[in-house]
Amino acid sequence: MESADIKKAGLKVTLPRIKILEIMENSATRHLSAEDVYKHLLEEGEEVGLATVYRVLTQFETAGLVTRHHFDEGHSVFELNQGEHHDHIVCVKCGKVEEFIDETIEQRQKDIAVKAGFQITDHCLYIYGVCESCQ
Amino acid sequence: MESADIKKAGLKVTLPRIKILEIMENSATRHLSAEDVYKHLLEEGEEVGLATVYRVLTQFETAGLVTRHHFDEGHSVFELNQGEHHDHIVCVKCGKVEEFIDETIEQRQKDIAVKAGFQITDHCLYIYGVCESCQ
DNA sequence: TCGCAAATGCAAAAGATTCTCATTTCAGTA
DNA sequence: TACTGAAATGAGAATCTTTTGCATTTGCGA
Repeated sequence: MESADIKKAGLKVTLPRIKILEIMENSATRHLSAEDVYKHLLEEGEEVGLATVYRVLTQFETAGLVTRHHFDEGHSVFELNQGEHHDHIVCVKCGKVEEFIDETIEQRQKDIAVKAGFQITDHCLYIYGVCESCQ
Repeated sequence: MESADIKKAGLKVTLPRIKILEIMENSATRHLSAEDVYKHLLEEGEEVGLATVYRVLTQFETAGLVTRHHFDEGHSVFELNQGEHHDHIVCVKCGKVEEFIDETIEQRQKDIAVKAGFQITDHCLYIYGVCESCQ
Protein backbone atom coordinates (compact mmCIF):
# COMPACT_ATOMS: atom_id res chain seq x y z
CA MET A 1 0.00 0.00 0.00
CA GLU A 2 1.73 3.15 -1.14
CA SER A 3 1.55 6.08 -3.48
CA ALA A 4 0.98 3.71 -6.40
CA ASP A 5 -2.37 2.84 -4.84
CA ILE A 6 -3.32 6.49 -4.71
CA LYS A 7 -2.53 6.90 -8.37
CA LYS A 8 -4.34 3.70 -9.21
CA ALA A 9 -7.40 5.16 -7.52
CA GLY A 10 -7.31 8.04 -10.01
CA LEU A 11 -6.16 10.57 -7.44
CA LYS A 12 -3.20 12.90 -7.61
CA VAL A 13 -0.35 11.83 -5.36
CA THR A 14 -0.21 14.69 -2.89
CA LEU A 15 1.54 15.07 0.42
CA PRO A 16 -1.62 14.98 2.55
CA ARG A 17 -2.77 11.79 0.85
CA ILE A 18 0.58 10.07 1.29
CA LYS A 19 0.76 11.05 4.95
CA ILE A 20 -2.78 9.95 5.69
CA LEU A 21 -2.16 6.61 4.05
CA GLU A 22 1.02 6.17 6.10
CA ILE A 23 -0.82 6.92 9.29
CA MET A 24 -3.52 4.39 8.49
CA GLU A 25 -0.83 1.80 7.84
CA ASN A 26 1.30 2.43 10.87
CA SER A 27 -1.30 3.15 13.52
CA ALA A 28 -1.42 0.75 16.44
CA THR A 29 -5.22 0.66 16.29
CA ARG A 30 -6.59 -0.26 12.91
CA HIS A 31 -9.71 1.85 13.40
CA LEU A 32 -9.27 5.61 13.30
CA SER A 33 -11.69 8.51 13.25
CA ALA A 34 -11.00 11.53 11.08
CA GLU A 35 -10.10 13.38 14.24
CA ASP A 36 -7.63 10.65 15.19
CA VAL A 37 -5.90 10.91 11.83
CA TYR A 38 -5.81 14.69 12.16
CA LYS A 39 -4.15 14.44 15.58
CA HIS A 40 -1.50 12.10 14.22
CA LEU A 41 -0.78 14.58 11.46
CA LEU A 42 -0.36 17.41 13.96
CA GLU A 43 1.97 15.28 16.05
CA GLU A 44 4.11 14.72 13.00
CA GLY A 45 4.16 18.45 12.40
CA GLU A 46 2.23 18.22 9.14
CA GLU A 47 0.13 21.24 8.25
CA VAL A 48 -2.94 19.45 6.98
CA GLY A 49 -6.42 20.79 7.59
CA LEU A 50 -9.15 18.71 9.15
CA ALA A 51 -11.34 19.36 6.11
CA THR A 52 -8.71 17.75 3.93
CA VAL A 53 -8.61 14.72 6.21
CA TYR A 54 -12.34 14.29 5.77
CA ARG A 55 -12.11 14.82 2.03
CA VAL A 56 -9.24 12.39 1.59
CA LEU A 57 -10.79 9.70 3.75
CA THR A 58 -14.03 9.95 1.79
CA GLN A 59 -12.10 9.68 -1.47
CA PHE A 60 -10.17 6.70 -0.14
CA GLU A 61 -13.45 5.11 0.81
CA THR A 62 -14.88 5.67 -2.67
CA ALA A 63 -11.69 4.29 -4.18
CA GLY A 64 -11.96 1.21 -2.00
CA LEU A 65 -8.75 1.88 -0.08
CA VAL A 66 -10.48 2.19 3.27
CA THR A 67 -13.79 1.16 4.80
CA ARG A 68 -15.96 3.45 6.86
CA HIS A 69 -17.57 1.95 9.94
CA HIS A 70 -20.37 3.24 12.14
CA PHE A 71 -19.74 1.71 15.50
CA ASP A 72 -22.00 2.71 18.36
CA GLU A 73 -20.39 6.10 18.70
CA GLY A 74 -21.57 9.24 17.05
CA HIS A 75 -18.86 9.40 14.40
CA SER A 76 -17.31 7.38 11.60
CA VAL A 77 -14.17 5.33 11.96
CA PHE A 78 -12.01 4.29 9.05
CA GLU A 79 -10.03 1.14 8.48
CA LEU A 80 -7.46 0.37 5.84
CA ASN A 81 -8.58 -2.31 3.41
CA GLN A 82 -5.91 -4.92 3.55
CA GLY A 83 -6.14 -8.65 3.85
CA GLU A 84 -9.50 -10.31 3.77
CA HIS A 85 -12.92 -9.03 4.59
CA HIS A 86 -13.76 -9.52 8.24
CA ASP A 87 -16.31 -8.60 10.86
CA HIS A 88 -15.88 -6.97 14.25
CA ILE A 89 -16.44 -7.71 17.89
CA VAL A 90 -16.32 -4.55 19.98
CA CYS A 91 -15.87 -4.17 23.74
CA VAL A 92 -18.52 -1.78 25.04
CA LYS A 93 -16.35 -0.89 28.05
CA CYS A 94 -12.86 -0.22 26.73
CA GLY A 95 -13.64 0.13 23.02
CA LYS A 96 -11.23 -2.59 21.99
CA VAL A 97 -12.02 -4.06 18.59
CA GLU A 98 -11.19 -7.58 17.51
CA GLU A 99 -11.73 -8.96 14.07
CA PHE A 100 -13.00 -12.27 12.90
CA ILE A 101 -14.09 -14.13 9.81
CA ASP A 102 -16.75 -16.78 9.69
CA GLU A 103 -17.45 -18.45 6.39
CA THR A 104 -20.73 -19.93 7.54
CA ILE A 105 -22.08 -16.49 8.36
CA GLU A 106 -20.76 -15.08 5.08
CA GLN A 107 -22.57 -17.76 3.12
CA ARG A 108 -25.82 -17.38 5.03
CA GLN A 109 -25.80 -13.68 4.30
CA LYS A 110 -25.49 -14.29 0.58
CA ASP A 111 -28.40 -16.72 0.75
CA ILE A 112 -30.52 -14.22 2.64
CA ALA A 113 -29.82 -11.45 0.13
CA VAL A 114 -30.77 -13.69 -2.79
CA LYS A 115 -33.97 -14.74 -1.08
CA ALA A 116 -34.90 -11.09 -0.44
CA GLY A 117 -34.17 -10.18 -4.06
CA PHE A 118 -31.26 -7.90 -3.14
CA GLN A 119 -28.03 -7.50 -5.05
CA ILE A 120 -25.68 -7.40 -2.11
CA THR A 121 -23.15 -4.55 -2.16
CA ASP A 122 -21.74 -4.76 1.33
CA HIS A 123 -22.52 -5.92 4.79
CA CYS A 124 -21.29 -5.51 8.29
CA LEU A 125 -21.67 -7.46 11.46
CA TYR A 126 -20.83 -6.01 14.82
CA ILE A 127 -20.94 -8.04 17.99
CA TYR A 128 -20.91 -5.92 21.14
CA GLY A 129 -19.86 -7.31 24.46
CA VAL A 130 -17.52 -7.04 27.42
CA CYS A 131 -14.02 -8.28 26.72
CA GLU A 132 -12.09 -10.58 29.00
CA SER A 133 -10.03 -7.89 30.72
CA CYS A 134 -13.06 -5.68 31.38
CA GLN A 135 -15.23 -8.34 33.03
CA MET B 1 -47.10 -1.44 24.37
CA GLU B 2 -48.62 1.47 26.23
CA SER B 3 -48.23 3.78 29.17
CA ALA B 4 -47.81 0.80 31.46
CA ASP B 5 -44.52 0.11 29.69
CA ILE B 6 -43.35 3.62 30.34
CA LYS B 7 -44.10 3.24 34.03
CA LYS B 8 -42.47 -0.15 34.10
CA ALA B 9 -39.34 1.47 32.73
CA GLY B 10 -39.23 3.73 35.79
CA LEU B 11 -40.27 6.82 33.89
CA LYS B 12 -43.08 9.24 34.62
CA VAL B 13 -46.00 8.85 32.27
CA THR B 14 -46.02 12.18 30.49
CA LEU B 15 -47.77 13.39 27.39
CA PRO B 16 -44.65 13.61 25.21
CA ARG B 17 -43.64 10.09 26.14
CA ILE B 18 -47.07 8.68 25.39
CA LYS B 19 -47.22 10.48 22.05
CA ILE B 20 -43.76 9.37 21.00
CA LEU B 21 -44.54 5.78 21.87
CA GLU B 22 -47.76 5.99 19.85
CA ILE B 23 -45.89 7.34 16.86
CA MET B 24 -43.32 4.57 17.04
CA GLU B 25 -46.14 2.04 17.15
CA ASN B 26 -48.26 3.43 14.36
CA SER B 27 -45.66 4.59 11.90
CA ALA B 28 -45.66 2.91 8.50
CA THR B 29 -41.89 2.59 8.57
CA ARG B 30 -40.56 0.86 11.64
CA HIS B 31 -37.33 2.86 11.59
CA LEU B 32 -37.55 6.51 12.52
CA SER B 33 -34.98 9.20 13.16
CA ALA B 34 -35.48 11.70 15.97
CA GLU B 35 -36.31 14.26 13.31
CA ASP B 36 -38.94 11.94 11.82
CA VAL B 37 -40.62 11.53 15.17
CA TYR B 38 -40.51 15.28 15.70
CA LYS B 39 -42.20 15.91 12.34
CA HIS B 40 -44.96 13.45 13.18
CA LEU B 41 -45.53 15.28 16.45
CA LEU B 42 -45.81 18.61 14.67
CA GLU B 43 -48.28 17.14 12.17
CA GLU B 44 -50.42 16.01 15.06
CA GLY B 45 -50.27 19.50 16.49
CA GLU B 46 -48.34 18.45 19.57
CA GLU B 47 -46.07 21.06 21.07
CA VAL B 48 -43.11 18.87 21.85
CA GLY B 49 -39.56 20.14 21.47
CA LEU B 50 -36.93 18.33 19.46
CA ALA B 51 -34.71 18.17 22.53
CA THR B 52 -37.42 16.25 24.33
CA VAL B 53 -37.69 13.81 21.45
CA TYR B 54 -33.97 13.09 21.73
CA ARG B 55 -34.16 12.78 25.50
CA VAL B 56 -37.15 10.47 25.44
CA LEU B 57 -35.75 8.26 22.69
CA THR B 58 -32.50 7.89 24.60
CA GLN B 59 -34.43 7.00 27.75
CA PHE B 60 -36.52 4.50 25.84
CA GLU B 61 -33.33 2.99 24.50
CA THR B 62 -31.88 2.68 27.99
CA ALA B 63 -35.12 1.18 29.20
CA GLY B 64 -35.04 -1.36 26.40
CA LEU B 65 -38.22 -0.10 24.74
CA VAL B 66 -36.48 0.86 21.51
CA THR B 67 -33.26 0.03 19.72
CA ARG B 68 -30.96 2.60 18.20
CA HIS B 69 -29.44 1.74 14.83
CA HIS B 70 -26.58 3.35 12.94
CA PHE B 71 -27.31 2.65 9.32
CA ASP B 72 -24.97 4.14 6.75
CA GLU B 73 -26.42 7.60 7.18
CA GLY B 74 -25.07 10.22 9.50
CA HIS B 75 -27.75 9.93 12.14
CA SER B 76 -29.41 7.42 14.44
CA VAL B 77 -32.67 5.69 13.68
CA PHE B 78 -34.87 4.13 16.30
CA GLU B 79 -37.02 1.05 16.20
CA LEU B 80 -39.63 -0.17 18.65
CA ASN B 81 -38.64 -3.37 20.39
CA GLN B 82 -41.48 -5.72 19.72
CA GLY B 83 -41.48 -9.28 18.60
CA GLU B 84 -38.24 -11.13 18.24
CA HIS B 85 -34.73 -9.91 17.69
CA HIS B 86 -33.91 -9.57 14.00
CA ASP B 87 -31.30 -8.23 11.64
CA HIS B 88 -31.63 -5.84 8.71
CA ILE B 89 -31.10 -5.75 5.00
CA VAL B 90 -31.03 -2.18 3.71
CA CYS B 91 -31.42 -0.89 0.15
CA VAL B 92 -28.63 1.58 -0.57
CA LYS B 93 -30.71 3.30 -3.25
CA CYS B 94 -34.17 3.82 -1.80
CA GLY B 95 -33.41 3.23 1.87
CA LYS B 96 -35.98 0.47 2.23
CA VAL B 97 -35.30 -1.78 5.19
CA GLU B 98 -36.33 -5.41 5.44
CA GLU B 99 -35.89 -7.58 8.47
CA PHE B 100 -34.82 -11.16 8.82
CA ILE B 101 -33.85 -13.73 11.40
CA ASP B 102 -31.34 -16.51 10.87
CA GLU B 103 -30.77 -18.92 13.69
CA THR B 104 -27.57 -20.28 12.20
CA ILE B 105 -26.01 -16.84 12.20
CA GLU B 106 -27.27 -16.16 15.72
CA GLN B 107 -25.65 -19.31 17.02
CA ARG B 108 -22.35 -18.72 15.21
CA GLN B 109 -22.18 -15.28 16.78
CA LYS B 110 -22.55 -16.72 20.25
CA ASP B 111 -19.78 -19.22 19.52
CA ILE B 112 -17.50 -16.48 18.23
CA ALA B 113 -18.08 -14.33 21.31
CA VAL B 114 -17.29 -17.22 23.63
CA LYS B 115 -14.13 -18.03 21.72
CA ALA B 116 -13.00 -14.41 21.91
CA GLY B 117 -13.69 -14.31 25.65
CA PHE B 118 -16.45 -11.71 25.31
CA GLN B 119 -19.66 -11.58 27.30
CA ILE B 120 -21.98 -10.66 24.47
CA THR B 121 -24.34 -7.76 25.19
CA ASP B 122 -25.72 -7.07 21.77
CA HIS B 123 -25.00 -7.42 18.12
CA CYS B 124 -26.20 -6.15 14.82
CA LEU B 125 -25.90 -7.30 11.28
CA TYR B 126 -26.64 -5.07 8.35
CA ILE B 127 -26.63 -6.30 4.81
CA TYR B 128 -26.51 -3.51 2.23
CA GLY B 129 -27.62 -4.01 -1.32
CA VAL B 130 -29.90 -2.91 -4.10
CA CYS B 131 -33.46 -4.08 -3.69
CA GLU B 132 -35.51 -5.66 -6.43
CA SER B 133 -37.39 -2.53 -7.48
CA CYS B 134 -34.21 -0.40 -7.60
CA GLN B 135 -32.20 -2.72 -9.85
C1' DT C 1 9.95 25.27 -17.09
C1' DC C 2 4.86 26.67 -17.80
C1' DG C 3 0.01 26.46 -17.23
C1' DC C 4 -4.04 24.64 -15.64
C1' DA C 5 -6.93 21.56 -13.37
C1' DA C 6 -7.00 19.37 -9.13
C1' DA C 7 -6.10 19.74 -4.35
C1' DT C 8 -5.68 22.29 -0.13
C1' DG C 9 -6.35 25.41 4.04
C1' DC C 10 -9.18 28.20 6.41
C1' DA C 11 -13.23 29.86 7.90
C1' DA C 12 -17.99 29.66 7.62
C1' DA C 13 -21.95 26.68 7.33
C1' DA C 14 -24.78 22.83 8.02
C1' DG C 15 -26.66 18.89 10.39
C1' DA C 16 -27.21 16.08 14.47
C1' DT C 17 -27.33 15.92 19.21
C1' DT C 18 -26.77 17.67 23.94
C1' DC C 19 -27.01 21.03 27.55
C1' DT C 20 -28.80 24.99 30.44
C1' DC C 21 -32.20 26.83 32.92
C1' DA C 22 -36.59 28.88 33.76
C1' DT C 23 -41.19 27.02 33.66
C1' DT C 24 -44.55 23.28 33.71
C1' DT C 25 -46.39 18.83 34.87
C1' DC C 26 -46.79 14.40 37.25
C1' DA C 27 -47.70 11.66 41.38
C1' DG C 28 -48.00 11.06 46.04
C1' DT C 29 -49.94 13.11 50.23
C1' DA C 30 -52.77 15.79 53.32
C1' DT D 1 -59.44 17.46 45.55
C1' DA D 2 -55.68 20.89 46.42
C1' DC D 3 -50.61 21.12 47.58
C1' DT D 4 -45.66 20.24 46.94
C1' DG D 5 -41.40 18.68 45.42
C1' DA D 6 -39.05 16.26 42.07
C1' DA D 7 -38.96 15.07 37.52
C1' DA D 8 -39.84 16.53 32.89
C1' DT D 9 -40.23 19.91 29.34
C1' DG D 10 -39.42 23.80 25.81
C1' DA D 11 -36.60 27.05 23.74
C1' DG D 12 -32.52 28.35 22.49
C1' DA D 13 -27.62 28.21 23.03
C1' DA D 14 -23.78 25.20 22.75
C1' DT D 15 -21.15 21.32 21.10
C1' DC D 16 -19.55 17.99 18.00
C1' DT D 17 -18.97 16.04 13.50
C1' DT D 18 -18.82 16.75 8.84
C1' DT D 19 -19.28 19.55 4.55
C1' DT D 20 -18.78 23.59 1.63
C1' DG D 21 -17.09 28.01 -0.60
C1' DC D 22 -13.36 30.30 -2.15
C1' DA D 23 -8.78 32.13 -2.64
C1' DT D 24 -4.29 30.08 -2.88
C1' DT D 25 -1.12 26.32 -3.72
C1' DT D 26 0.57 22.19 -5.92
C1' DG D 27 1.24 18.06 -8.89
C1' DC D 28 1.85 16.71 -13.51
C1' DG D 29 1.75 16.59 -18.45
C1' DA D 30 3.13 19.47 -22.52
